[in-house]
Amino acid sequence: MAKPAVEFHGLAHVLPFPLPRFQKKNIAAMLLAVLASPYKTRTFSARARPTIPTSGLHVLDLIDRASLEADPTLYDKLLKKCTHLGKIKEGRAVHSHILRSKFRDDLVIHNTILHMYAKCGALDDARKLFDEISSRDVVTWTALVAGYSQNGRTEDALLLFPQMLRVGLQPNQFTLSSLLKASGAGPNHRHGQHVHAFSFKYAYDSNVYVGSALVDMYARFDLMDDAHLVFDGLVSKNEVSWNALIAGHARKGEGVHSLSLFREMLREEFKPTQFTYSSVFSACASSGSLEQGKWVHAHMTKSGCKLVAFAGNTLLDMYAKSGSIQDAKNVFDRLVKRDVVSWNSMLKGYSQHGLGKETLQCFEEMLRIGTEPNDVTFLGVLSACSHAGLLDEGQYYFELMKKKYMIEPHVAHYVTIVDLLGRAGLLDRALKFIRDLPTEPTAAVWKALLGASRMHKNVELGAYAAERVFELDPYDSGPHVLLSNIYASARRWGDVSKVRKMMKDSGVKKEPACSWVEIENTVHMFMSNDDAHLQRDEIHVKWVEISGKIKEMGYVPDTSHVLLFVDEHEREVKLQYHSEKLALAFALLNTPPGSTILIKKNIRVCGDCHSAIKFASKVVDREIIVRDTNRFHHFRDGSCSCGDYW
DNA sequence: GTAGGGTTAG
Repeated sequence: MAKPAVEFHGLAHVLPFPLPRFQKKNIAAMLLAVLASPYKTRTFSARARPTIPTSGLHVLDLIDRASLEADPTLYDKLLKKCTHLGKIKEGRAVHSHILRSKFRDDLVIHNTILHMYAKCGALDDARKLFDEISSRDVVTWTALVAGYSQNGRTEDALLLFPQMLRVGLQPNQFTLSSLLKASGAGPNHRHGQHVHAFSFKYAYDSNVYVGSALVDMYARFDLMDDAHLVFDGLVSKNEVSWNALIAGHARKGEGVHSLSLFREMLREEFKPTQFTYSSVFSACASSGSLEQGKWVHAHMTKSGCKLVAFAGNTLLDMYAKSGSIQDAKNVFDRLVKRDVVSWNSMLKGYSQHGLGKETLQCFEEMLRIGTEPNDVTFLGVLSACSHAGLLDEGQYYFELMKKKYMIEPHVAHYVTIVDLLGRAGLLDRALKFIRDLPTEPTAAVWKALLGASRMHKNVELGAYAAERVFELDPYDSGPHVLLSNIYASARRWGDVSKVRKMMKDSGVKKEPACSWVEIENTVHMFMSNDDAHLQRDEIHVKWVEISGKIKEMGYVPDTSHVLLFVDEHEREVKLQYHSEKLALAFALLNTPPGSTILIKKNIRVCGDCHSAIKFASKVVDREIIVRDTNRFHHFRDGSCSCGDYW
């Protein structure tokens, strides 16, 4: 049966076509249909033809011109649309329309407007509206708390809680989870515990949102026992609860723990999300569990999860950190959509592998495609120039960053420039650059100069830079060791002893050097002069064998890398048991011939080991990759990708 | 009408 239709005259004179016949009560439905289409430029078809281009605001305009009244459902839809699309200007227009309507005092509508402002990051508008609302309810307060919390205004969010309690309002599960998110970003866990107490009091601690936020909050303060306690007590868990816990362990670099939780999550038939994969990949990256990471990658592919930037960036980074720049590139190429972090991660990967040319090509491609670089982008680009000895390019990009992209450099950028000039041997220019800095140089800046002085054997400048570092950061063992290295290279043993005495007097301990290799899912760690390993005898025999072969090829132990004042023979013995050599011998014993060996180190590879491994790569005919604290060395056929420049 | 989990850099 055909519905009775009435001519709607109100719209007839404003529409550029003969008006279709609407049921009067269907006007709102028609307008909503308009709104349901993408916000602008789509056409609305009434009875198929003719069509008019329209938008949400156009609808309000039509309503005004037809002297109609919009209803709350329409306002609600419009505000949601603005919130979703982040259209703050349009949102303000809807707001002022509402103020002219008879719903100007409707609390629910006002809460929706407040939410719109808060979600779009227009926190001043949100606050202003909040202050104007006379009868605020818990939703009003919660919308503002959430706005502050989601936009990183932790203090403002937390400050609202006692005020809200003072006016006699009780927080609900929405308020509490927002407060917990803010607490997790706070200075300590006290706020979080306080909110936890309220959650318990009002019996919201078993709510899955509040519970997951509690797990996350405790995990962020490294209170993993509490996080597990809350997690285990959750009556109903979901993916988010699992992710909060897995991410907590991942942030601590506890790869094994993250992975076992991931497996448990699968056993309990929860579906991993992009969040889960992202955390697990980063956990694998920091613990060096490449094989495990590959397994998780395969799992993700098999489960039909698309490779988007969200988890893909972390996966890319995992491969780059694990030494496989090719796998990283494959992930990058297959990303469905790349964001600035994808590009930055790829740039950093190239840069750390010493692939200066590839870094710059990648950067140019990024600009060509129209991705706006940020400060992190330039850190990658500049450090690539520094590692590859691209002096002119580095200076060019530093200027480009400031002039064209208006990015204010921060200390990390200054450090790379000092590094760039210093490595290139322009120590005076590096010093002048530091003196001309607009801000006070930090310890890191002087450390870069110290490193360059070590590289170019400039004892005086090295000593000067070291003094500056000691003033700013007296307890870092690295600079002390670097300085004594400088003195040792110059065979100034008296000064070496002075540095050592200084370290002893001020209680600065040298970080014990260690190296590790992953073999068949197990990470094996070696300390220098390590004799605790089960295969120690075989390892030593292996190294003596290699050592003999490489000496025949011309390797001469460089004993200036030993800091002790002992005789030559003993110095050579000490060198033999540097952790990377032990790790290499172990890897050679336990991996198939021809396979690539990846060794990781907690400090920079020493000059002697670098030289020894170069020769060794030829003798054993293997690719050997060593990752130290800031870059990768790819040793193959007697040479290293860093070109002895690191 | 209001809510919780991820990544590069340092």
